[in-house]
Amino acid sequence: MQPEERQKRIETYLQQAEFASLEELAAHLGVSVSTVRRDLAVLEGKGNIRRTYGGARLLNPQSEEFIFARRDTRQLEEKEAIGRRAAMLAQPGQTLIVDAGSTAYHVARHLGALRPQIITNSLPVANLFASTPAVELILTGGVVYPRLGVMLGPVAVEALGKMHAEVAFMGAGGMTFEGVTNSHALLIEVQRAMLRAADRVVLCVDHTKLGRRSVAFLCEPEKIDAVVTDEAAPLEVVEGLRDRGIEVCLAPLNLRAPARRAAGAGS
Amino acid sequence: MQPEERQKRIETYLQQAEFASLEELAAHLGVSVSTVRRDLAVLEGKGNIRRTYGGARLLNPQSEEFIFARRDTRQLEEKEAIGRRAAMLAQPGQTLIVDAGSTAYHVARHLGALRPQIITNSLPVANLFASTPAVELILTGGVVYPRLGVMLGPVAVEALGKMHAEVAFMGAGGMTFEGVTNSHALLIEVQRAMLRAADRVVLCVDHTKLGRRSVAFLCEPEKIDAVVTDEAAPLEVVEGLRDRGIEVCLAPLNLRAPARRAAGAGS
DNA sequence: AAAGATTTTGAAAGATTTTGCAAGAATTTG
DNA sequence: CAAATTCTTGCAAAATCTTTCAAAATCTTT
Repeated sequence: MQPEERQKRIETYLQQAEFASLEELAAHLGVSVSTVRRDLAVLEGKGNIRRTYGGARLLNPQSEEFIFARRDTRQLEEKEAIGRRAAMLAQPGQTLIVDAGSTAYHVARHLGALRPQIITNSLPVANLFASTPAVELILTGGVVYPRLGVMLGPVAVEALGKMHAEVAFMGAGGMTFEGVTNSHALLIEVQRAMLRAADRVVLCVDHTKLGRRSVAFLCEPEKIDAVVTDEAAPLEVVEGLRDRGIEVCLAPLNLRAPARRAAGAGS
Repeated sequence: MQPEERQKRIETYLQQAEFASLEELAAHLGVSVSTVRRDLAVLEGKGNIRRTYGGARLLNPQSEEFIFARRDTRQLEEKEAIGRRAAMLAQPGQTLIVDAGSTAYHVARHLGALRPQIITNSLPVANLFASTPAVELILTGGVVYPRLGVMLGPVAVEALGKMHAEVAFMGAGGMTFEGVTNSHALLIEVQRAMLRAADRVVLCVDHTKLGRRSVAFLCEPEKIDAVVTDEAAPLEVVEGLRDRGIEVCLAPLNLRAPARRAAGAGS
């Protein structure tokens, strides 16, 4: 095998494994440890990889995407269903705000076909559309909160202050009859700006968030125009919200086999 | 079979395989290894293919996210070297602006160790640091230009107007003694905002940009504090810039030794 | 169409690079 | 501090590259 091909394969392997020992790589590639050592020296020189004692590590892990995109599989099916349902509330060609957070991300995944204009403070959502010319993508800017890829702070707030959208798809840490709450004050600031910028606010929360309260207060329930949640939502909450004039959509959960596939090892 | 047909077939084959050994190609085409070698030399000269030890590799892998990451493989080594050199002009912990574009991207790749605060309008740069808590990342926001992942427009300009940085690492489409130029008016607006926001401006351009002019005028050469380019830069340009008080850094190209060729081997 | 000139092809010899191994230096761990 | 592991360096063998040359193929000229 050729040196460059081998090096490429090492990179590919590391993108899956994050760490790898020398012997692991040598066995995977069918060459000696010395050769792997030399290849790693080259790759480190190019800056993609960091050698560690006994192995190597990926330096700019492209695969270690944002936390929720990979790791936060909690209520994944619910969020997927909610995303699909919520996207139906938007019309083709509209200007839409998409909040940061995993639930709103799943909404975004279903918006592409509408050829919308999308305003977001979420880096994962941005990456979703960055290569899609059919979607006009506008970012709020701001300080990026490391692992979540959320843009926060005054830059984001001021940018949203000058924008206007027809619908905002928002997430939250919790919702009760007393109000909508979230986990961080900086998030709240940006979300308030989103509320002001949008004609219509759609809150997307899975059923575990209903009846729960998070640390920081965002707004009264009346500020929300529609709530999209999943079928497992407690009935009294759903009816209570409807009594307050809030439209509630229950996303159907098709309870088929969970189809959780095991992580495939390298070939 | 005709030579050109053979070469075309080699390209086709490589587009499927990405890598191929000499013997693999020789067998596939039904010719000797020597002939394949010669064909690869021609194809490499045309710039579509890269010869490796034992075979050849496709130069434009289609797996990359943003366009510059694949299109600009031509001056890739230069840009890599420039990036490494330019990063030395920053001090640990400083606030740095990183422009969009491939050259500035390569600078960014070398900035992580400085634990800097990074301001950028480039989505690829943002992704580079989004998962790195050691780097404080600030995005300008703005309309995202589809394939390049650049944030543009008034949102970006206004955000930069309220920021301040110690060093700005900028790219450009061309630079002459008359001024720095770039390819698009919207880019220029944002770059002007960067110039205003930074104490010190470092222009990172490979040697093909020196002496070339692009469509839109950005600024006079005097606005630039330092130029980082590669060793292949024309001497008279380098000296002309230095005469104007601009610091010029030449990044060393550690290309493989040109393998002292006897006369007559030119292609 | 035939003879000569030019180009292309395939193969071999020498130079260069890469690979795997081993010994000594450096680092980590208990 | 000592043992174990890992890293670096130097070297010979193997593989690959470049150069060179003669035969085959193609083109040009008459």
